[in-house]
Amino acid sequence: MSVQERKERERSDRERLIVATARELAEQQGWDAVTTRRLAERIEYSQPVLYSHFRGKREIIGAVALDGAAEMAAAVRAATAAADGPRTRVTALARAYLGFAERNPAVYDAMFQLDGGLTFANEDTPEPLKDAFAALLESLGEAAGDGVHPGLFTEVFWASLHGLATLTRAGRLPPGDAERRVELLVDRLAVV
Amino acid sequence: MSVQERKERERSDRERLIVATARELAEQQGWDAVTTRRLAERIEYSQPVLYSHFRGKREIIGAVALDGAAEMAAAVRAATAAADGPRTRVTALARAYLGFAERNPAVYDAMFQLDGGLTFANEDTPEPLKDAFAALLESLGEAAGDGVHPGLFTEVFWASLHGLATLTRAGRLPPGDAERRVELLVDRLAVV
DNA sequence: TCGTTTGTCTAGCGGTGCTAGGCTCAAGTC
DNA sequence: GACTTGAGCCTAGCACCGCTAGACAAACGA
Repeated sequence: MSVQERKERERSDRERLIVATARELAEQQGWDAVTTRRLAERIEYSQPVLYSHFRGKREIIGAVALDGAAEMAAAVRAATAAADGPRTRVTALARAYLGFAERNPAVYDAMFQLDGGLTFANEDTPEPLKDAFAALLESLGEAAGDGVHPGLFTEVFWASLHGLATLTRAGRLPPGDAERRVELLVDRLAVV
Repeated sequence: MSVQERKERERSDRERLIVATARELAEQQGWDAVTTRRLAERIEYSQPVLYSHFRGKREIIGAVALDGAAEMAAAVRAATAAADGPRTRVTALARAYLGFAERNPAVYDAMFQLDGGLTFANEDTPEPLKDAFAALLESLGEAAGDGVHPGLFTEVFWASLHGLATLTRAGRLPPGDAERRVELLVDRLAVV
């Protein structure tokens, strides 16, 4: 009995190691550098071991995305909890979101740019993703304004943040004015 | 002399064929299916011919992106020209932008999601890209509101549209409420 | 007519994600 | 304690990728 427990523990340890290593490698050298060979070498196992934990590379990306979603939810909640007043809260949320995307570009890609095989916006969406959206909704709902559905407002606000995050990081927007863009967005979108 | 002209003409015909075929293949089966082998087979030349026109696959994606930018600029201008009044114009622009992204997902990816080796937001940005941004600016500038720089406003509005386009298409947002999200965005962001 | 240049192709390199099949060794049985 | 079994892991290899060296044929200019 205890032997089996130990094995299961070791197995889940190794699974966490795979995900953490994939994330680390992606942040260091980009997702293109995360090949199954390199990943296997870093965890000091052979390639096929990866496939005993995950169906394929896509599922590994998905696992990194779920980790990231939980982390982002926590970051957003921490930032908004420290703010007093709805307006300050929305600004703090926007900065926290964009800050997370900037500090963890590979994780952000795993969540929203790459195909991690995850389903979104329906009932079998994984819990961490639903919770990340909930974290946004908690602070943005109060800024939706009269007659506007909080969920819909959160979607629009989120999409705007996502657009800023991706376009800025891809060099599509001049990097200097980032803060002014955030202020303009919050000014206009949020009713507070 | 005329022989050389004919050769140059044939060469640029073939280059257009490559770009058009890449685009077609990408729209039909996604960019993953656009391999140099398949592309070469479709244009009925061998692989190395591609490399006599383009430095590599990335440059082909870039060429598709430039085509797409010109097309999008035209679509946006056509939609806004048909609208009377600033408010109607902004709505028409938003619908035209999102419509283009929805109808040409592969081209949209080439422009904003994939690496086409293009530079953005500086002086050596290719003309079609600058012009596409200019097309947005033409109609959005008047909706910036007092004291807000039209370029900055256009960037924010564009980013929001981009976020809606990508998240919707990737299944990150429920597809049903697309129109309501557009209305909310225009309502809040545009000062008209 | 004879080099020379230009254009294209075949073949292949090092890499990718993924998997079939065999080996090793620990656990369970007599 | 010897034997069988099966889980766990690895080696080797598949088909494909982007890209390129070098051979070859056709068209050109002298």
